[in-house]
Amino acid sequence: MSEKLTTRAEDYSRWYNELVVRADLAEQSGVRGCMVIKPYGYAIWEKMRDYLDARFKETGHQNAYFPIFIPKSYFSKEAHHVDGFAKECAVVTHYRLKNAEDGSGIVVDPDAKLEEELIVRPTSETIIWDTYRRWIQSYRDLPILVNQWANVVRWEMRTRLFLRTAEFLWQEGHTAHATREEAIAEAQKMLDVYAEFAENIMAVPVIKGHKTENERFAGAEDTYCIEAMMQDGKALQAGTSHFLGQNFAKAFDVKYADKDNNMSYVWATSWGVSTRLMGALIMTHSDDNGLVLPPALAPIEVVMVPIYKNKEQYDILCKKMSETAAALRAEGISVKIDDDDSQKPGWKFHEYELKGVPVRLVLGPKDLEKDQYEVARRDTMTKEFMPMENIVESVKNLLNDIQKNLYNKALALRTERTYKVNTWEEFLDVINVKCGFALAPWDGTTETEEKIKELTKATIRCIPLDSVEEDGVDMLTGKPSKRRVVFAKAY
RNA sequence: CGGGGUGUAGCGUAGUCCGGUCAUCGCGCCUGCUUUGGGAGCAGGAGGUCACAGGUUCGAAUCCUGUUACCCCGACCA
Repeated sequence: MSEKLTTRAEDYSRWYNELVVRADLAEQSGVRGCMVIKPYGYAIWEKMRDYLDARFKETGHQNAYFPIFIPKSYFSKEAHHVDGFAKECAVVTHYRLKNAEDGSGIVVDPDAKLEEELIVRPTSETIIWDTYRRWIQSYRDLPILVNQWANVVRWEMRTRLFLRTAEFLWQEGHTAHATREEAIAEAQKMLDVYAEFAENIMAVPVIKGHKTENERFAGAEDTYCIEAMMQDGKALQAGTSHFLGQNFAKAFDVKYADKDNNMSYVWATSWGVSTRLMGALIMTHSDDNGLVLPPALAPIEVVMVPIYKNKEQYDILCKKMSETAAALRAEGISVKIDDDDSQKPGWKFHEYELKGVPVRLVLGPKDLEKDQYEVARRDTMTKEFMPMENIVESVKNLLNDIQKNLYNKALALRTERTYKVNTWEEFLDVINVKCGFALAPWDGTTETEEKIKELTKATIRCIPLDSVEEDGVDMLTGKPSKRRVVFAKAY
């Protein structure tokens, strides 16, 4: 435990992996590509989930739950959808095991083959739209605004804790609407919910935009996304919201009768964020000393550590800290008093820094004499003394300040590493040398996009919603460009 | 899924080429005492199917085959 983390400068991806494990967030399981999310990591995910769930409900959605298994036939009804997901599906083919005849153990019973294979959901559009067909007859049944919290499975070639695992946790919203306009408005609204969550709660600045046709969700007419920049300058797609048009309604024959008794296909959206947000959180704020958590998501916002020479002091300090802790908790702040006698203060300081606890209050005999706490903040690694008298106000202000500071720091990094480029040379410099986002003109064709990806591994992260029309020329083809788009290497 | 690397106690490791008292060391863990303002010290102690499964051999951590997991590089992706 006394070993230091690999630093970001030494090896960014190794730093990430070590940090996830050492901070007790998650670890590798015995199952290929699947992780165990440990209690401390899960506590952060729960906080994310609780915030988002509340926002979904405020925006009129209800939770429901659909099966983990999808009959193969459902899955193939929407052509683009099956193309997009076929290569990464886990499939259930049998329903029984038996003892091997040669005594070598348990084997799949060949007699127990399913009539129709079941896909372990990689996403639930098909099973949900098959259900919606039965739920929707009239315009009075619309809109349907449903979300589910679930696990999904995508058989990825190469996995990384939180960023890309074969099984992951997420939420998927699936809504049905009478009109195109309403569905588009819904997709945009949920994108806003995601963006506000990312920025205000995670303290992660994001760019809202459209995906290009090429990067669009399989089966969508338009995909909106939020893109964040990690500390190494690479992009991470943090959430997506899809306008699905009538594709799934047509595939599953979901129609409604309007007021004049005309039958029309229903309009759809779907939107989701996953445990990948944990990866975004870690890679945005953490440093070489360990995790750095924004107070809004920290399972422990304040840790209190006593420093003492004997039992008598220990008792006095613990009593004092309990009073302060109670006052802080009354303000809704989560506090842990680490009164464990088996570890020394120095050990505890390192431990809570590794775990990203935003604020540490230290109380020793000297502080008690002066009626003060030593207050350390994780984001800047600085310490100061604060009078005990108004410690609750001071800590509240400090937590707010840390939350803002983390956002501002991340925004400053993104601003610093985002470059407007016009020529191919400038572009290569940004992508390969400076490692950042390139705001570049693009001729709007998939061919050019693919060519650039092939040459540089950079992809179009999004066409920002706030991009302005600007005549330019594509840096690769010289063809006319209408607006700048965001290029970057991505996770 | 292709190429390369790795797997020895909870973690990190030595030993693998050249088979034979080699299972080494550090951290952690347990007990006791002393400690406690930035990862404590001393003393004693516990802990291993050498990734897994076969094979070669009088004998395998070491050689051979297969499998599995992780890491790096590609292709795929939230």
